[in-house]
Amino acid sequence: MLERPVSSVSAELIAVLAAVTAGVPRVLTLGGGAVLPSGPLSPEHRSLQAGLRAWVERQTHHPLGYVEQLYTFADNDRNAEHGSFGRAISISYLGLTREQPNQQDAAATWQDWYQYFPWEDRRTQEEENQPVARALRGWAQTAASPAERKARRQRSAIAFGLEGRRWNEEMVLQRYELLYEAGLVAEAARDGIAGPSELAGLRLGQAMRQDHRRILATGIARLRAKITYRPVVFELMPPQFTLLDLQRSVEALAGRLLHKQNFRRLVEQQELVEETGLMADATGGRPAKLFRFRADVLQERAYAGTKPPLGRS
Amino acid sequence: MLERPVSSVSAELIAVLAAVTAGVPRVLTLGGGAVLPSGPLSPEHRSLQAGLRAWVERQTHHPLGYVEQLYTFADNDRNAEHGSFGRAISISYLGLTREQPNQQDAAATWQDWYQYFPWEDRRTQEEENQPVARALRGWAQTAASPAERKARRQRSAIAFGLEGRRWNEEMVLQRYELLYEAGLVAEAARDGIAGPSELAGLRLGQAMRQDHRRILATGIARLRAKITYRPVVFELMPPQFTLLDLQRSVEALAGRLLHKQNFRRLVEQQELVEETGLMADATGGRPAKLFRFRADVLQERAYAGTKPPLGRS
DNA sequence: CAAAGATATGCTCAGTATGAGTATTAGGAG
DNA sequence: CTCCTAATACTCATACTGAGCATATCTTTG
Repeated sequence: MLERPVSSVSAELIAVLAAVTAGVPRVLTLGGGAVLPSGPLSPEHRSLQAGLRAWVERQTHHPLGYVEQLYTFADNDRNAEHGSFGRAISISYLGLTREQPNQQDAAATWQDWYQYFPWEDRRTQEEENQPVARALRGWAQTAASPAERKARRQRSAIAFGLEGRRWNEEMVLQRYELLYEAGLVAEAARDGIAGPSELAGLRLGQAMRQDHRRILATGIARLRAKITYRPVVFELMPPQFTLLDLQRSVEALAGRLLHKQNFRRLVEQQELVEETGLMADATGGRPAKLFRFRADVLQERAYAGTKPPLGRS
Repeated sequence: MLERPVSSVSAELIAVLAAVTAGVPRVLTLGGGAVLPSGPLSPEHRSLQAGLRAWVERQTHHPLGYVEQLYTFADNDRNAEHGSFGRAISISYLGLTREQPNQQDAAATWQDWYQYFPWEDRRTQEEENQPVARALRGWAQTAASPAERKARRQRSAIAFGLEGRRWNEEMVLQRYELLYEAGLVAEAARDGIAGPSELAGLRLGQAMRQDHRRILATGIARLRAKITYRPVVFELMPPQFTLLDLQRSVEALAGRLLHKQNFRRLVEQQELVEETGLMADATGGRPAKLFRFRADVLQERAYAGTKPPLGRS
């Protein structure tokens, strides 16, 4: 148990750093939007998180606030860029911040994350995405056996809310994986996975290098799940905001619109925010009160970890 | 970005393998209960999961069913057993199974997991755990500043549901971390963290080597969270069972008792199970119907990943 | 200045989930 | 036949959710 051979691997830290600016959810990238900030774990890093912070701050000059671990990948067929010295492990993190005005580093750019996942933004049209649905049907048709055809149709329907099912906004990763498997995203072609020939030209969303788009999908999925049961939005908000600002940010993350009155009821009954006494300079209608997050609640909830932030009082 | 020095580390795979037998939640261990199954990731493993399966099956001869990744740790001060060759990374997984009758390997033993976390089992007494509460108060008293005293009291209260707060069964990791910090578990003493001197003899629960107990706490916390929003219990159940069997298993995991009538209402309205037509051989009262899980629902929910398993229909 | 347009904010209502309790049924043990 | 135990069936109050109506307070426009 204790004495055993140790084979060495290389470990890489990858950050999905998210912000919401003017109702647009954005992710910090390098290489013109092709890769996420990342770098190898090295001995001088005191911890995984410390290493991540060092890399992000070095590569992007952007400070890191709230951070949580996402997932650890070993490279697989999709991503065989390692040499013969061994295997590469990627430890990914999700970070939440606000965009800083003083972006000194032009190499680091914020990108609307829906440019990578256009099918994930249903704020403008709620209905089912026709091109994607059609492409998935085409993929299902090309299956070898009837059983496999049925399985593909069912998976498509569950993931994309087709055939009368509800759209589940947290299934970001499943949807991306399905499109990859169906050969409908550029990474699939790159990795030698062909889609249905009649759809060979289809390249849904903007591609990223290696499997960074998959990691981004994992981050979005985690964030969407988390905002429903933990007050994490506040990491993304300025010190003061109107309730509509807050709602727009949540909607941007969730990719769908919310009922305004119910949203404010929810926020207020949870006692997450308090009035600042100031009003927003009106942008069109009745001026809105400015709110801030209540420090004490945040502190407790930050520590409480998982449980009852929404839900019973 | 692409050309960079790679420092190598060693990567270890660790399994928290859980089962519930006769209302007792158990974890598969080696070394007489002192360590979790684990082994280094090696080049022949096709993936992290494949490596984990290989190690567990080699060390324990127990097949692995459902598996999900838990967390990745880099070793820190707590656990400085690595040599000078570099850093060690531990990638932990949670697995769910049923205990196999044919245990060929005596080195692998199933342990009641509450022997490591006695304070987590509140099925017999709901009230607050007096010795622990007293010890934590003692720890809070020894803080240097009044502010720190208050912070310690508050954290204790939140984590352990003291001072009229609700017990949150998902905060397993926070509770363990708090006891560690307070010097109330053996690992703390081993790592040179002293608790309040008047409680120097207190060693809550059975210790494990390295930080395996912390990993176990992470696994229990994840499982407790998961059963509330995903039907994962079925991985732990035999093919047929009564509703009370099912309830006892959930209670075992959650560490608290549930209202029987409401539990069956919940299970039935979710349409998770169906009658087999058979009856259990009564053990005391009216005989109970035997149920099985519905295959179709399980298949869909398995794929659905996170979302609406309990909750609205 | 009055009306129109745009939000903010307040309130109602039905459907449903949840926690807790009462009542009835069907076996075994004595 | 009666008691004991557990299974199963209902009831009820409360809380949360989704949806919509109504009113208030600004700005813009004629």
